[in-house]
Amino acid sequence: MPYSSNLAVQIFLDRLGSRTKLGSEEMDVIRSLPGQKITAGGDRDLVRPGDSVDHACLIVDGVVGRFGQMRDGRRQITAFYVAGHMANLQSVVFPSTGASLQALSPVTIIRMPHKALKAAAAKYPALADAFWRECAVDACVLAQWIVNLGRKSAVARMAHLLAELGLRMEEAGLGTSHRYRLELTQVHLGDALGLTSVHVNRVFRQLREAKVVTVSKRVIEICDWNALISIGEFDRDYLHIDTKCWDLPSHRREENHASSGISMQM
Amino acid sequence: MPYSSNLAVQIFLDRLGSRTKLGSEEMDVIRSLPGQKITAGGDRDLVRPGDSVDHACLIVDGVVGRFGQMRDGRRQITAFYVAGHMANLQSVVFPSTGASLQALSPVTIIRMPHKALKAAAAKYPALADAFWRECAVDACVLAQWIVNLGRKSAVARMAHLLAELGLRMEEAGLGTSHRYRLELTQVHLGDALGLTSVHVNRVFRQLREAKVVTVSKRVIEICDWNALISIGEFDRDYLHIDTKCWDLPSHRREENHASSGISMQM
DNA sequence: CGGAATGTTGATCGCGATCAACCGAGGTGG
DNA sequence: CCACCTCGGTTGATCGCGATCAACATTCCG
Repeated sequence: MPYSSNLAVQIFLDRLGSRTKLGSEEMDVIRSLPGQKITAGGDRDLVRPGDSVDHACLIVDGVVGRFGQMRDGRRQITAFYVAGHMANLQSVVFPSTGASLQALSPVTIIRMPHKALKAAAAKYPALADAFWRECAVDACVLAQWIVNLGRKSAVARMAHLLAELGLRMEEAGLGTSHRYRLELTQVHLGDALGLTSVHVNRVFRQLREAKVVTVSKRVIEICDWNALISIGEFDRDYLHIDTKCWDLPSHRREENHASSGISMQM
Repeated sequence: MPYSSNLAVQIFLDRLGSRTKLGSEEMDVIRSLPGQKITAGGDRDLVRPGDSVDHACLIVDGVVGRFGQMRDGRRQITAFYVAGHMANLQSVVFPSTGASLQALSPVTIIRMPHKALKAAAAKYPALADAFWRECAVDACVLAQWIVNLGRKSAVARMAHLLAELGLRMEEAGLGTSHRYRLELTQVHLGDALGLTSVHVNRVFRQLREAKVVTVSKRVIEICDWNALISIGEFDRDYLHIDTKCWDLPSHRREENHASSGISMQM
């Protein structure tokens, strides 16, 4: 497999390994997973709503969005995926997941057969754990998105998104959290933030005038990170970057519960 | 374990078994999982933000909410759990998940140690599959919630929620999808819908005047189900009730992709 | 060079927030 | 038993954020 693909696999492996203790044998299994490399132009469907798939998509380059769609054609992006992310790992256990995927910029992806991923998970329990855990992190991000959409103003949502994307781009080796190139239009951002593209534009203006963020030619530059995370009420914990899931001390809280009006019986 | 607990475990088992092929041995393992029964009053924290837990919560009775919280104290409910749901199954692989859980009505739950669930998953791959799949369904619901919050009007959101809760209550054996008792206040509903309780009230009025739904003393009665799902753009597929995940024909779509501008290479 | 996609700005509108008052049911204590 | 209080629900008046409509600028690309 060519260099860029190896890199994407390595980032994916790093993500898995940062949370789950993997042996060198297990890492080799991931590295030698079979896959078919595919390129697609922007705004091209990768998985259509209702499709049943037999492969998961590892992003090598570009941005992929997970969509929900309304009758009238309006869309809501529910997740962004960049290099090193497995966009629909959950499809391994759920081929008919309603989610649809679309390339938001020209993308390169590797389609990895469920069969191979399942076999890997079956043979190595640590990998099964890692995959499950990866899906759990995805769910955490979705839950945070719900909080943003339900309770935050337009600027706060934007600030939160820019901070999140910064950390993810950095993780993917595509810049730093303070400065990265984002191959998305304002329409795309609006679809993610639940806003119109017009308002996205006005929010950018606000952030620019507050000297928090500057944007030019798709390059996001965050001038005042502290202001950004304050505006967006951003707390990076939910991304679980480098949250180790082994050798954790188990925090028992029975005493607390007992003292807070919860009664127990066997 | 007393009858009500057995019932909840059975509903949980049905949920697992409806999607994953389980042998009788595996079912017995689930049925004999250890657990500590707990009751708690309404508006009582079960898992506080930042807590690290060593058990998952199976709901026996009442309604539990998963929360996100803002600095100023405003909250967003990201998920509802009723009888037969494992509220934080993902905590088995992710003890420090940022999610917090709260009893929204007086509840009874069973706390099942991660240790036992992990052991079951390790010994029976079908159970590992089933657990992972359960989390994937949860994520589907979260994604749908994002679409609702991002793109739908207040009435549409409410209609969608009432339809979803109807199906879930029916699944839990707590009424029918058209008529069920919902132990939530309008404040709770507002926290879930991203609305104020005042507006929740007005939305109920709208739905009542349109002769779609009537509410009295916490009992929801849906007079016109078709109108409800039309208003809410509700499509039950995303709940994956009875979506079998075995013996599925694999739908290959290479031809489609090739004809839609996606190029492949090995 | 010409046309389409994307970004920018202004004017106006409407949904849902906010503030405020009041009602009714339960629960509690005198 | 009733006075009082609290919590949840109901309704009205007003406000403001972000949608919508419209026009134009700019960039990208064939």
